[in-house]
Amino acid sequence: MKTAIQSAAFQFKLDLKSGVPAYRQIIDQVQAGIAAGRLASGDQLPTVRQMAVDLAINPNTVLRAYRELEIRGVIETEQGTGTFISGRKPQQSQAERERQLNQLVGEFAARCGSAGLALAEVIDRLKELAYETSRSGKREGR
Amino acid sequence: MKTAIQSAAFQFKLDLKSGVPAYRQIIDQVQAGIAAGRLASGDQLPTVRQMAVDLAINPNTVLRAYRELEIRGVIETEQGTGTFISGRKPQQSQAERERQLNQLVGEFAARCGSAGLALAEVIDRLKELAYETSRSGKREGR
Amino acid sequence: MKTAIQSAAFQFKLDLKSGVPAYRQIIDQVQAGIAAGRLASGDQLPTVRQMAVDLAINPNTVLRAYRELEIRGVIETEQGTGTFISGRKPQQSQAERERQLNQLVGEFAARCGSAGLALAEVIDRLKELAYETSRSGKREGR
Amino acid sequence: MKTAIQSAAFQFKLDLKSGVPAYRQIIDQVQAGIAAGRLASGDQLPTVRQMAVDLAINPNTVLRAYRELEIRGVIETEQGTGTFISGRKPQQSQAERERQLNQLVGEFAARCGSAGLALAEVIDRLKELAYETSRSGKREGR
DNA sequence: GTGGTCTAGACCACG
DNA sequence: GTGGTCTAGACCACT
Repeated sequence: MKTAIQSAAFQFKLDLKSGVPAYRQIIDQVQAGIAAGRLASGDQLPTVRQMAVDLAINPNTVLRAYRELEIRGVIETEQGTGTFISGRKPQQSQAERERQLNQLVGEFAARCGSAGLALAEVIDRLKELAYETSRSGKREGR
Repeated sequence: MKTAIQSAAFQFKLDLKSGVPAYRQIIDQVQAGIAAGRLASGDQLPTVRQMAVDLAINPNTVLRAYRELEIRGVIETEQGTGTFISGRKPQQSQAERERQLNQLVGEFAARCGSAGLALAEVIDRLKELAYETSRSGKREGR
Repeated sequence: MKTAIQSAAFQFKLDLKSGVPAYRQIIDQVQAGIAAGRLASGDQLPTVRQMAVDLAINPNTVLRAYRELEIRGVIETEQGTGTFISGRKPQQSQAERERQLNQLVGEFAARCGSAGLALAEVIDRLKELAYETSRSGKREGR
Repeated sequence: MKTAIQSAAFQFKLDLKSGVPAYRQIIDQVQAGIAAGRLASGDQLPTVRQMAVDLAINPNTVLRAYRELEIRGVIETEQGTGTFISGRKPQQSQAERERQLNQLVGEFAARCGSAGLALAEVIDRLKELAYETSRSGKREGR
């Protein structure tokens, strides 16, 4: 038996004026949700049609985002059932992880700097992203 | 006192995989540079051809960015001389700034997610960085 | 200066009655071409529009195949220029390679058997695939 | 001499990622089994429910395959008893066989390509396999 | 009802 | 001219 949509707490939003393709914004938000812990292995994503309605875009655009996430192994799709966060955890060496973290953070800080954004405000925004809805209910294992 | 070519210190960078059009990234960086005080009235921008070489893109793309900036009154072009930051304070709109912040943060969070990094640890690392930077007390040239 | 289409020797074909999606047949044929050595790093693929005309399908279908190949790192796409076989060579350990070869071949043989196909005829077909056009001109390095 | 349930030895397998619809794969395997002599007139096929469980698919999908086979006269269904290979020799058409060969070989070549294996070495390995098999001189039960 | 494939066609970004 | 994004809508495969 399936329970109601657990990911109801997760809200997708589009900024159509940003120049960033809609499908890419969806991909980013799913991956950001995973990083923030708001989406975890087994969680169901909104159906293609539902998200299309929510975001007022064409279902094909949602489909495309989901397909790309599936190719990358981020989500899994079950015909006629729905779309779920995949169980895969890459699990790399601690050293490698550390290296990657520094690489990402360093590059990001540089970019913020060149955009005239203070790290302080950027960190605040990230915190919001991370903790905003982190206390929402989750589906276990699957 | 400012010299004519001081903006040589200003480095443009593109992320071609971000989904943000190249011309848009150039516009953003010019405006951010002005907002941050790294570009001021009268500073010369790289020539179209130079920037095209630097960024490994087509000169037409640079041209388009410059044209749009000129329309907005941010820069001024002098035939046979070069392109310069205009006298007007363009005052990058708050909305524009907000857009850019969300864009940067969202994309960054997505990368963290796909790298299997939790936002929590990333934020910690950023805080360290911010603290270190603030203790050194000034911005280094770049 | 670009020379004529080097991959002219490579012929794509679709079997629309097979039940296998067109986009997947394209993907398969590109990958098979690489395995057969008929497509090598740097070779240009037909343009999206050209292949669409050749195969009498919609350009979007070709686009989709190319996009998926790009996500997988098999090809690289240059805006306004064309689509090329990527330079990446996975390069794994010899032991791993051997294991994988046996795995693939074993599974394939089993499937042929259960389809009532003799290995002899299957091998013949594979040889045709492999040597058919292997003496066609190639573009160097890129 | 044939017993009623001898087809228990016949194993069906699905490749859900191949893009070939599940029902089609079942049809193909039944017809191939007949062509190969592993399924003969009067042999009983697994019940719809049993096959659905074995292949982890929906019973409706099996049903659809059986229905189509029955329409073609390949099998016969007896209410309350089971499903059996019909008396008629369906004679899988040459075209049909050709299609399946191309399908299998093409897909296999694609996998080899994406695994970075050259067809040449794969063919060698297959030849070895074929030789070994032919020396043992008979097909082992399976 | 859920996801998957495909088409036809508009408009954008880039060379 | 090249590839890229998106829409609207038809039809298929599967639960």
